[in-house]
Amino acid sequence: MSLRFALLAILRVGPLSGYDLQKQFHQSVGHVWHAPDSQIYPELRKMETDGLIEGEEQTRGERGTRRVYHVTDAGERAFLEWMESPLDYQRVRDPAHLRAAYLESATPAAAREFLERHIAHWESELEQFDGELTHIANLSNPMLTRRLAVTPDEDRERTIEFKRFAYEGLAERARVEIEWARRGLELLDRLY
Amino acid sequence: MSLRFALLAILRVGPLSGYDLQKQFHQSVGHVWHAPDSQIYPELRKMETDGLIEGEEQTRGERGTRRVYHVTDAGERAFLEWMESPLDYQRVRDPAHLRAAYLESATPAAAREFLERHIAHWESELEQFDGELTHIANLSNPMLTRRLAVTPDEDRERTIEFKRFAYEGLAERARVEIEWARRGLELLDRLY
DNA sequence: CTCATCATGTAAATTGTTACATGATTCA
DNA sequence: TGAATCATGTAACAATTTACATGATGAG
Repeated sequence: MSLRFALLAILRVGPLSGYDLQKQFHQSVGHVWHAPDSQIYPELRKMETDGLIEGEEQTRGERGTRRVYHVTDAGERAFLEWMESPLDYQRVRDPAHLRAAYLESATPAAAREFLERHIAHWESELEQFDGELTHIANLSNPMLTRRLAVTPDEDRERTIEFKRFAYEGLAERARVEIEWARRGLELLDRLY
Repeated sequence: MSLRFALLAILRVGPLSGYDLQKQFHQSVGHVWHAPDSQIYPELRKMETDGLIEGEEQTRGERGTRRVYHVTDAGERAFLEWMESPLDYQRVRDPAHLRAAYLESATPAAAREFLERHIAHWESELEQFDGELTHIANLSNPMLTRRLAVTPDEDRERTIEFKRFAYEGLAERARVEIEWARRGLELLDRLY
């Protein structure tokens, strides 16, 4: 259900074609809400039938077309309402901690590999988050600058600070996962 | 896909009826892999047709029945294979950080409430994890003691330590979420 | 005899994943 | 002219959520 709000968050900055949206998506909100193209295009169509966005068919070259979407008033309202509404927390479903709890059933080699992969996974996430934080600090994030361009002066600091806040939370989470898995490796050394 | 391995993890300790399993589940693995009863019962049936477990119909009182499941050799192998296999990380889908990134679009009151709820949510999770850690330390967790009863001596320490390790990771994650949201509240104070 | 808890689901809808499919345009 | 990238999906399946449904047993 959050997918549409993730999409609205991007579209609210300005009209975009499905393709451009999808690209912006993967570089920005996609960090907190992944969705493949095959989910984005149909969702845009559904949002259109629900009246949250409107699409305009544009020609491109001789025969090509693309559909450029913009947020309607109803879409804007829906987004703001979502921002005011209590967030529903979905229940935990954490394969890594599930496996960690039963690591005595794995061979030491598999246990070690699991932890090393965990570290690698979160290091790569951390790299992305830190990259985003740099872009935010430099105002070199394209979505953020586009957003700031349409933001009243008194909201600019807030816009930047909340984005930084969100990514700092993600980066810290990544660091904690890495430290945890490192402790796991030490534990392995002790136990075998 | 991890659900069946979460269920296997419990059943491997010893035979259980669907109902007992479901109860044990919510008190143990359920902390890392939530599933409602309406998913557990059908999944058990599917696991049975896949040959991972076998169920025996037992009478209960006059007319009542219950189905007691145990893990087959194939189920045991499947679990161990899963433990050896690389874990596939599903992509992030994090509504809280998604919302945090756009908090400038919420009213200050809603932003504050969002963060306070976030703290409350993770404090309650933390309480559960800390409770589990106490049970692990005291060996007063029923699933763990049942498991230890069927565990060879040389594996007992590992069994305990990995369980502790898993729950410490969860607890730390909860603490990080709480600290993050607290910083968010301070940020709100600064910005408005 | 009534209430908690034992016991087991079905049905419908939504969401998400994976794999495949197709054609246009632009730039080197 | 061939590769990159623009552009938009469909189809099939798997997983998850939500809501509903039903009856038995045991303890007080």
